[in-house]
Amino acid sequence: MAIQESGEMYLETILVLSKKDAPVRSLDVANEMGFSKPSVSRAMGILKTDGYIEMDEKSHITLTDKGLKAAKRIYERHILITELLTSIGVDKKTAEEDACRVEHVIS
Amino acid sequence: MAIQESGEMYLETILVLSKKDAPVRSLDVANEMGFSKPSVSRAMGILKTDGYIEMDEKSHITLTDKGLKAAKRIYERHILITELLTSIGVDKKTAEEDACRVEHVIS
DNA sequence: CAATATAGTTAGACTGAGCTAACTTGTCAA
DNA sequence: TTGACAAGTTAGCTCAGTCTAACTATATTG
Repeated sequence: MAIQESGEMYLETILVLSKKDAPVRSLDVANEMGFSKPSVSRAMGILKTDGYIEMDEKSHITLTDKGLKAAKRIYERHILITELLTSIGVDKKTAEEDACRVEHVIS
Repeated sequence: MAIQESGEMYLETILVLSKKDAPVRSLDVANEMGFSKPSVSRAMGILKTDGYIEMDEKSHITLTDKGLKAAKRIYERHILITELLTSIGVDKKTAEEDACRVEHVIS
């Protein structure tokens, strides 16, 4: 199953959270994204099945090579798009928000 | 009900088709967008209920003021994004395709 | 006039992605 | 040790937007 837009979003969030050095849990992802625990739980199940993440016995989430690669790809687009938008005069906050959505649909 | 992304796409397609002077029918929209007849039929029902389009006794589709306004807004974005993308070196075909998707998620 | 082709609609199914409610499990503190 | 809280999961719901199959209605044409 190819990765969906929502899957990319989860991976990117995990990447961002994992930079903050504390272990990443489902609940952290839920808080960050504003989704319910079950939604994240289900999404993690899919990402795990598809080999994008792993979870240890404490339910701490880590990206696999595959997952990291996908997450970085999206994250770099995010940066790129934000820069592009601010460069044409879009304010920082809006650029940030738009980038979140645009990053998934660009070739 | 606020207009959805798919609704915007239908309106834009109707606008484009209506420039070709023949009356616009559901089937034309279906062909243009690559969707099935029932999908378009359902979508037209929603757009009609929400006051974006009208259909005469021959099922010919016309945009209302409200629909025209929405369609133009999206269409202008489309042009803008295509130009922006080509200006940074994206090839015409890709820019066209990306614009279709980006136009709906930009503020 | 009847048969066929074209256009549209209705009914019903499926998928992705969210939700709430309720259950399980594990940890810690009184 | 037991009770309570925190985290995660399971079950089942909803909604948007697609699909196919089958029906209806209209128009053409032999």
